[in-house]
Amino acid sequence: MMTVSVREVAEDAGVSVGTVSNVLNRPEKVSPATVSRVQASIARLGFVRNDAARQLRAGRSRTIGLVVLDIRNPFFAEIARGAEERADENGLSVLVANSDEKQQREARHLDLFEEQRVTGVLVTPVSESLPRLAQMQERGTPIVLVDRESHDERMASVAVDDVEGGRVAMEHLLSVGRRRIAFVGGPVALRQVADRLSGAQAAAAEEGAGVEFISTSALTVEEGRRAGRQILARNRADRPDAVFAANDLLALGVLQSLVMTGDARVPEDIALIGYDDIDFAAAAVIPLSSVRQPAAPIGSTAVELLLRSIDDPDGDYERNVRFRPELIVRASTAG
Amino acid sequence: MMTVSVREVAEDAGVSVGTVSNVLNRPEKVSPATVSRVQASIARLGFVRNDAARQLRAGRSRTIGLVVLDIRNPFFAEIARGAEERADENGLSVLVANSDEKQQREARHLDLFEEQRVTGVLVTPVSESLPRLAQMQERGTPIVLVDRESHDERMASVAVDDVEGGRVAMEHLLSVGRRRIAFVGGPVALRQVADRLSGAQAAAAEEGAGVEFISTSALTVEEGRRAGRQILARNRADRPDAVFAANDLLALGVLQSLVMTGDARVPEDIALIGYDDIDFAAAAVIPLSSVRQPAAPIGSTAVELLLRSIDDPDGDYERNVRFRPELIVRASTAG
DNA sequence: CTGTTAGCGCCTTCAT
DNA sequence: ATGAAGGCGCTAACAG
Repeated sequence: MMTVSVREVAEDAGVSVGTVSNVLNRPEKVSPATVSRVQASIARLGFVRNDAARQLRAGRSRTIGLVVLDIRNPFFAEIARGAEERADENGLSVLVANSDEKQQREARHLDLFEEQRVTGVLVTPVSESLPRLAQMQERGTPIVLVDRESHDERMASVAVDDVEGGRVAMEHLLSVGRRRIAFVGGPVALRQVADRLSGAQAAAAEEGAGVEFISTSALTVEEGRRAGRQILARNRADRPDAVFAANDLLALGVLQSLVMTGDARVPEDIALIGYDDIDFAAAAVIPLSSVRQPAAPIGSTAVELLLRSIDDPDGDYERNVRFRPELIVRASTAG
Repeated sequence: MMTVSVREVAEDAGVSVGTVSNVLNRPEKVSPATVSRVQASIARLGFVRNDAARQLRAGRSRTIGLVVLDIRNPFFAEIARGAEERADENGLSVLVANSDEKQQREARHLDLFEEQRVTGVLVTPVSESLPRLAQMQERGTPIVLVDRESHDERMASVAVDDVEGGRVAMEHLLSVGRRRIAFVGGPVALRQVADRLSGAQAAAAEEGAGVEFISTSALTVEEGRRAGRQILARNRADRPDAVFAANDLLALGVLQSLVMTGDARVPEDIALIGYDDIDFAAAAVIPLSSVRQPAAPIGSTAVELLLRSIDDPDGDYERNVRFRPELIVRASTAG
């Protein structure tokens, strides 16, 4: 495989490399006849611009890196969609990398994006990678935290108040008469999990109720099933009468366990609420109550903030956008 | 923001750039004392290797590009997971780009990956982009088709026989006594859709049954809901007694329409089967029958083939891997 | 073991 | 409107 460069194209077309470059980037500066001759050569030789070389000169790529916690979570897929939409309008491409909730993978991907000198990085960090991210930003790669508040005016973020969301979910469970409530989630190192839990605890405390913590190792359907089985393994009397799952994947897993065995009815024996309100929540065996986060807007807003932080680094605008969570009540907590 | 290069690091550490490069790439060739001195400088200055420059020399990046039809489809998310897993073992990163079933977006992403000189591209093409892909491959970017057969010994592919899958689904519907069967899917330009439909039609023909084609503009839950509403808008007598949806997202959408209105029972009035067997299929209101494709293995096998095609371009191994679809029967078609 | 140097392919002045 | 030349940051080959 021959690697065709601008030189070959120039030779083939009988012009100089400068002219080829102009045809590529500013065709209006070149006579039409020359343009078409060069384009013909490009096509004939199958020339493909080398982005590395281009970037090396330009300094930055036309790419936005998005690092998500779990690519299989529809919530993040939807964020990606929102981000793409907005990036596309600006001629930027979004490349998605999956940390799979693993610190090490996240680090690798961040390194990669930084080394690639991407236009910017949108990231839902696994845990306390904030210092590392702050560093990246200082070195020139703008960062926007996604689904995570920054608490630092200098780092942009798009978040939903998870403490509030946890509170809302818990208040709802209390309002339908539940008192022995379990929170299923983890790892708590994930800020989302910690915040939702603490919101829930605060709300429970106000009613004199407690919250049992059932820990999971990841926010997946599989782990939800495990938690469900764990609950079913107990005596009926020891089971919670409601479960608040840290996200919908967990909730759907729990639901599958409970319903499949038929040993506990939802919501009669155990009410269940999730978080995120992914599309599949509404379509579940027992339609799932949830706390909705506006995923697509979160993604597009993140890109928006990124672009602003580049075009107008010192502008006076809100860098920490916060959406409000919204309670969605369905059959899994009805009655 | 100062862009720190190897030169600065070299100066700071009092060594030459060659030594810095060696510390970076072959530390064993450098004395321990020098290594740690250089590393200290790297840390102090916040040096980040410029991947563009590195690639410019190396020729290729350590990245695999994955272009999926729909990032919100858990089937593709799972493929991405499988691919990552395998890539990770080889020190490669998978970057996911979403074509959203749009020809133009796909083209943009393919261009980007080619310009970036990625190690290779895994792609589920929107439609007949095969010539374009063949070209890419000839120019030196290895391609592996995903969820799509190549029919060309020179281009690798990992696919599941969709004609067979369509047949299997249809035979199942026939076997539970259905005769007025509708296929919900589209656009037919998607090979997956066309193949599943033709398999279904063939199986139906053998039983003297026909297949009504209800077309959708995309393989999404939303479009499925639309198709469901369309079915409900008819007189009961004109409705099909079974629906085969081209994928699970559509099927879940159809299911939501049917169940939410309560105007048609599943499976009594209308049996329903989907395709892919995503995790959420089993958790649906009425657990969804489906045709399973082994998503994660498809992804990891694709990476596997890619690596082989690079390490052993002329080796004698099967470049067109084909998995078998597997019928999964659940309540949505039971009885 | 360390230093020097020649490009990788492109873009962008600066001349012509 | 076109051409010539320097350099982006890095690595590998070669010298020392």
